Amino acid sequence: MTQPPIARYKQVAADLRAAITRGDYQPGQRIPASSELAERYDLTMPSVNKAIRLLATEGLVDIAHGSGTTVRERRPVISVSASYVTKHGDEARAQWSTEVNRHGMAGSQQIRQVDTVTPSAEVSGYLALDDDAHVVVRRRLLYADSNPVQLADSYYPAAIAAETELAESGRMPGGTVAALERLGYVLTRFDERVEARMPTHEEVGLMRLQPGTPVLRHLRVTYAAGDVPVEFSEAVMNAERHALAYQLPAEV
Amino acid sequence: MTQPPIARYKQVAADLRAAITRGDYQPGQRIPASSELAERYDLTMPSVNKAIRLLATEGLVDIAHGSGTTVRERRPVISVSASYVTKHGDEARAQWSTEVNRHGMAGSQQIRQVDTVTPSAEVSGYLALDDDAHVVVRRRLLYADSNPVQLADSYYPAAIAAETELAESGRMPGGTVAALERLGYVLTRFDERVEARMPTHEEVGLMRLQPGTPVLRHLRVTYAAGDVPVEFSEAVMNAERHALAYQLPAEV
DNA sequence: GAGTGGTCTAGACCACGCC
DNA sequence: GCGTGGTCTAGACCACTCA
Repeated sequence: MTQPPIARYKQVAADLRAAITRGDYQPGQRIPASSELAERYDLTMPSVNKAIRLLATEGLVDIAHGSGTTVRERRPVISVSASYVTKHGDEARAQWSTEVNRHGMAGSQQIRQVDTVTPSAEVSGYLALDDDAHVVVRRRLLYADSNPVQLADSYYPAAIAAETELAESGRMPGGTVAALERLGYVLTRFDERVEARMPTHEEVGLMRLQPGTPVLRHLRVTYAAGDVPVEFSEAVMNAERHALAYQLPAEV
Repeated sequence: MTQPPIARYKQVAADLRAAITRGDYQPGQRIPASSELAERYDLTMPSVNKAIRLLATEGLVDIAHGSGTTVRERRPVISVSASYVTKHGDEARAQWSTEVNRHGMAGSQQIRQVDTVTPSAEVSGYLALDDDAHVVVRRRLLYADSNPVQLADSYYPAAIAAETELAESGRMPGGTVAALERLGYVLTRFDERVEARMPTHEEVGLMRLQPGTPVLRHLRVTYAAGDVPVEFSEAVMNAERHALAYQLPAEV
């Protein structure tokens, strides 16, 4: 109730945050209208708005223009597992539809781009390419039940993928891992890296991300016999809909 | 330049975002003062402020009250690797100071709590405990060069850890993994899970997180011979300062 | 159409950081 | 002290949603 030390809209935000955390407002339930909150706290609407927007950027509420503001619901999480470590059958490989089916949803994908391009420095570095080398890029948008939830881009050295099915804009039976094996590459190891960040403006649009939703960024370099990098892939996922799972043996 | 269709402050945000992405304003560099932007775009300061706050929640800029607003710099990233998979010597285990040193920083930790408590349902579930079982919890705050960057909480079934060094509030020589082995447990596998989300208000305070900074959440269940869960750990990390690395053999 | 959130102004005053 | 961002009001008008 201090006046200047702490902004009043922050007090309102704190009150609402506590109420939500306490469970006074359940997920999916509406919080009071801004006009009502304005009256209750003796503030003007723009100030109350500020409080509510703050909670939205914290991922606590969803603001829907003409309808009200609701406590954000935890949507089903797709647990993507590094299954290629333990199993090896074709159907055990990390296939999008398989992963999504396991969670009772329908997986689908839209191939956004298949092209031969000059790689960025990052891609070039991960694939250990010469400066003048080109890559085949495959960009996909993955859906769970008609919701776009993941951007998956894969890169292959042109020396490996040009003129192969990897450079064609069709689906890959068995996934790209199978395609690489059909080309005679024996995969030996995967180097993975997981990061998180706020989405770019473009990613917000493509995956229809709400404010206050971060993305998981999953990078992977696939090596074939002789320690040759044959694929670099980057997946950017709606972090509210994804988790990554690893089963690691303690071993040796 | 359309008036009502797109909010003017969003236009300003878009302009600045493009300028930053283009590199017109370099990381660490100041963007024009709100007063100047207000004049340039013929808007009032509160509106310009809204644009700048939007960029802050996107993680693009840092707002410093009395000084200006600067383009956010990428801080050094601590790459935490699941090294226990491939190596096994004591010094190869995932030790905080070792990880941080590798990136040219000094690692330290503050032990926040060591206690025997009734576990949450989540912890109880991961450790496969009975309803009335207790756990020893160890809560730490990890620092990189005096910056608090990670919260690391570990839980052990009281049946395993009570009356042992794990229940004492001192440091563990060789880490808790070594402590478990000293207790006679042979570790067999790790189940890990990686998620990302916006930080709670408490986490913002403890790790001094800027607006627009998500956290990585890393969960791990450690199993000993007989598939007995002996440790559950939860690490919440400043996502701007961390990446998780995995080296996975293709195998079998 | 009633109700909800969104945007904006004009002007005021406050608070922080740095020189 | 100057310049920077922060907060707030009073009032206005707009835009979206749902009945």
